[in-house]
Amino acid sequence: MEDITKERILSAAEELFAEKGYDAVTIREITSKARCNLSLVYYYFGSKKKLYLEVFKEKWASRARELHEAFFDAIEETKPTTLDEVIRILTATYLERKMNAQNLQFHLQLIARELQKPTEALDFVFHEIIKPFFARLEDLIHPFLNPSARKDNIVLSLFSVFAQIVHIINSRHVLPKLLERPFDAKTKELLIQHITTFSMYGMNGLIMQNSRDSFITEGLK
Amino acid sequence: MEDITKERILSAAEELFAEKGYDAVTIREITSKARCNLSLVYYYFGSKKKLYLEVFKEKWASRARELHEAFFDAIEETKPTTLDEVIRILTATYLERKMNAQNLQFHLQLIARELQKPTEALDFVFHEIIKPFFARLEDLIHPFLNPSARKDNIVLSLFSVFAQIVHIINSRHVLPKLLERPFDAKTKELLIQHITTFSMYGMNGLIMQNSRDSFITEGLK
DNA sequence: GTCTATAGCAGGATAGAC
DNA sequence: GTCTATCCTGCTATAGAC
Repeated sequence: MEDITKERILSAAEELFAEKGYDAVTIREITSKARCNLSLVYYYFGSKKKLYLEVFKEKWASRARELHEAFFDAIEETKPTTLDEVIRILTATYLERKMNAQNLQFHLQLIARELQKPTEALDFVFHEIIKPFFARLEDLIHPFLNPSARKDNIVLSLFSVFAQIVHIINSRHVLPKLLERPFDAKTKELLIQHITTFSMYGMNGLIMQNSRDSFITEGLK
Repeated sequence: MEDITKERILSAAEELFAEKGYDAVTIREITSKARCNLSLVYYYFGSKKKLYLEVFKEKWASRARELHEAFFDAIEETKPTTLDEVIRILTATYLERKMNAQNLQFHLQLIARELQKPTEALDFVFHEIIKPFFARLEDLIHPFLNPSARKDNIVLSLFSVFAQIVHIINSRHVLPKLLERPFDAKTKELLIQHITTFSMYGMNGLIMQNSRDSFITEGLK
């Protein structure tokens, strides 16, 4: 073995940190899952904290870039003409899986935990990934909006979309009980459909409201 | 001291578990914050796990009932005639503070963590509190809706509202950076206003839509 | 009910052989 | 690069005095 081991440690760590959180995971657990010796974490990364950070720099960041690529590619390809389509593509990027479904889940779980109780990792991720992505998203969306839309409206609407996406992942154990149906593919399809429709109307309504003479009437009426 | 100590332990535990999660908190930390001896946790609760459970049974459940009371009282008082008003009251119950703002924050943080990685506590909380509350909410909302609204639409719309509420609390450290303004009272007002408006249009649109084409999977055009 | 003292052990980290 | 062996801190938990 050489550097494959390092990769195996990172993958095991990502999964365990995502599922249980930093403190609930032991290095013994990680190396056992990665089928290697405990001390290799220290050889490759120096400490548990540094391994955790590296999960974000190596795994999380690159997955995020993949997702953003996929999103902007889909935009390029479909050349949406209404806000509705943009929101649909955004939601689908995060909930339909071109990417492996489980990896996408870990990805969202990890960031959810960082938001809840930020560490150095969030600092890195926010400046390197999230902030630039939001800037691009704002630029993308702006032309679709009536000029009266304020930056606040855009950012908060995006916030609402991501809130729903993250909450689906976070509450995936309870959701089936609330909906009284299993969390299968069909249910997931329903959830995607719901977020898209709900957010589209929400965003359109919001922006129409703070402008009387809207020309974005496509979504409603 | 007598039973006041027990209460102090519960309060300290609630705050720390909410902020850091079960594994990151030590009993030493809890008892130090509660200004009492470490062994009293074992005297009163038996173990760390049992203390955690008791936080939900004693603190979380009663706070939830308070909130639900406050919500249904406000409904009684204002006698809303449109869906918009109901949603506004729901959002305001969870984000404006009649209740101490910090306690409300702990309340939401605690349940967010339980959703993420459920324990025995969620089982209790779901059956005793959440499920009955959702049932009452559905009954309340149903008359305001167009008869074509399905149970799924209602549950998912409520889900979207709570998603946004919880996400505001969870990402409160990052939100100011995204909005480029401090997380002060004025910003909080803006957030409440946003969730209310966004959700109101989202929910109305959603229900109008499926009254139009009678099944949701058909999508939009 | 509250305290002291301590058992018992898990988990992060390091030294050093191969 | 990978492994064994071990250190040591800090944790949950208990026994027992007051």
